[in-house]
Amino acid sequence: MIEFGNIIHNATCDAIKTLYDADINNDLIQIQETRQEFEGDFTIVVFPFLKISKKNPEVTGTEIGNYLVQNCEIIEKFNIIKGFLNLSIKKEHWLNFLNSLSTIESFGTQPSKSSGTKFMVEYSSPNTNKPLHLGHVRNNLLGYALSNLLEANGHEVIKVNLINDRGIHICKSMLAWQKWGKGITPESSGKKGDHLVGDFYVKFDLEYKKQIKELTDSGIPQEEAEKKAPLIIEAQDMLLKWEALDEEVTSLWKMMNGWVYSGFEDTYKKMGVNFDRIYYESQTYLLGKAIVQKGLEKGVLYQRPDNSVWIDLTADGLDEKLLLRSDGTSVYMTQDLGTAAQRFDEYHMDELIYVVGNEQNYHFQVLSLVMEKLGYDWAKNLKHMSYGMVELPSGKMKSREGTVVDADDLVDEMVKTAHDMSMELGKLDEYTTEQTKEIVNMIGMAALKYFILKVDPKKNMLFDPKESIDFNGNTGPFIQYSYARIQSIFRKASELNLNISDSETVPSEKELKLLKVIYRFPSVVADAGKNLSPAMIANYVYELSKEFNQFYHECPILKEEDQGLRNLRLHLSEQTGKIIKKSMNLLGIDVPERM
RNA sequence: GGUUCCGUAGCUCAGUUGGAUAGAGCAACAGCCUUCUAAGCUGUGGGUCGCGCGUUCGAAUCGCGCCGGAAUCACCA
Repeated sequence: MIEFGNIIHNATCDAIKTLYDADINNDLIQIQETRQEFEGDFTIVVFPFLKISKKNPEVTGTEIGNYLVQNCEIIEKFNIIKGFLNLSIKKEHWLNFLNSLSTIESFGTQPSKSSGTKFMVEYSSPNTNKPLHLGHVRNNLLGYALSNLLEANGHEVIKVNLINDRGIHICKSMLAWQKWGKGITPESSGKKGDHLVGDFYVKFDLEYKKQIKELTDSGIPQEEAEKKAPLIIEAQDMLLKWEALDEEVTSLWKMMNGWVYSGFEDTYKKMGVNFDRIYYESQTYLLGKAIVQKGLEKGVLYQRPDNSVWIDLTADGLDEKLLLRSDGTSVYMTQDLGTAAQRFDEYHMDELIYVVGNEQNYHFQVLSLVMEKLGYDWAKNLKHMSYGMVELPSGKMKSREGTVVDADDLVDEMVKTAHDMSMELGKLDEYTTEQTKEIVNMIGMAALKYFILKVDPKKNMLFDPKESIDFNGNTGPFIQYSYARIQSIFRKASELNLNISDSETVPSEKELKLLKVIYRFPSVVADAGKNLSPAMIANYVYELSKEFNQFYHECPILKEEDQGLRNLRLHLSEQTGKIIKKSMNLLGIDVPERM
């Protein structure tokens, strides 16, 4: 791998040593790509050297520039504007770079598990009482893309899902089914299991609200009515039976959860995400109590007169936090303490990343602080990848108000729109229904995935269904289109019996512009991995695609008569295609060979 | 009230160890299909980077203080 940046960096060190007899701090040497409007390829900022050279920026720049031209093999010439030393790399070295790409099997990414670092990424983590919605979509896409990104940086990654399969919420669905839906199954109703169970959850809520209203109408205060409604009492009763392993409740629970799982499985498959291991809360919710016990013995935690257990975090600017209820049962935090400890014991990973919405920022802040106070040395390796809410033009999504966007509906609608759009443009005329289906599916999913992944995770984002379906501009389909065009060129080239070989023709400015974007790929992957930001990849691949489209319009490829130039352009297109595909795959997005 | 996060063009968003004249897309307007895929390309207009002060040769980026918005601070998960 040719790295101009490193070469220039080292040469600059030598220059300063020779010219000013000074050893320079590494981070004082700033090398960046030269901006479009100036001549040159890389730019050294000379301001930081002025204290050493004791000369003005122009003189200092000139001295360093002269040194580099004489002593650094790859540099052809330089110019100085203000305090910026712009260096031009000899064209033949750019050519070498391009030629080297075909022999590097994994340009931009690190070989699998080469870093020796192991990550566990927990994402998705749904409840089993209702289908997945738009918020889960952002979670799933981020979690999956993040895992790919870590792998591309050479880390080992274990993807896990913690399914919240127990609790009062699922009892509500179960109860509603018992009362108003006995006998109805996904098969009999033709409904996806998770949707069916979700319907009963909604039904419960509806009837529950009716009961509350009846009670408040008869003069009972709202708060009391919410607790005394017969339905909620029955649901709580059912939860107790579940915890007592009541046979009837357990088998109902197993059946209905089974429906939900097959529904989820379906949605995950459509979204193209997967897991290496699935945890069920019903099997982990008792974990953590032993840890709390130990914490009590150590004096890190304390017990109140009513027997509830707490930790005082006020010294760290947080509050007091409950870890065990007065009746001895555990809370969410307790479980998370237990599961984290269990996972580190079992997998010995270096980091555990939770992909969870930003409404739980406080929870994870507390989690790692508690772990630290309890003396676990891996506490600092618990990371929370926090993402913002997805808002709709009409406001926030609220399941109660029916303003949620269902994940399955959304996927179907994106694919349908892709289909309509493609037909209208006459893009699919020559394909079989099977091929059409496959292509249209890829396009619809790309539109959805890219729309969500291009936004910085930590920001709240606005999801406008209309705009998300737009396939022009900065969208997934546009990037796919660029790729499909490249493939089209190759099909034509092979019909013409044109083989791509190493290039010998010196690239002009137009080819160089594209080549420079390609050059950046490895550093983008590394930065994105460091910052846990799939969005950095998304924005890069858009830039590359856009650059290619301009190139495509400005530079004839197959029609170019000069054989060397034609080969160079083909070669460039080939590498561009590879990187687009690789980038999109990191995001979990497929690219079609034609569209 | 405490803590955390956000504020960049009419709208949606990039801009990451502080660097040159802050960039895209959408929307608007004007062009380009006998030419490798027009889901494309070119051009025009559009900005007090929330506000102020500070650090610096240099600030959208760092610090402090305001203003505006979001989340959270449960014996819920």
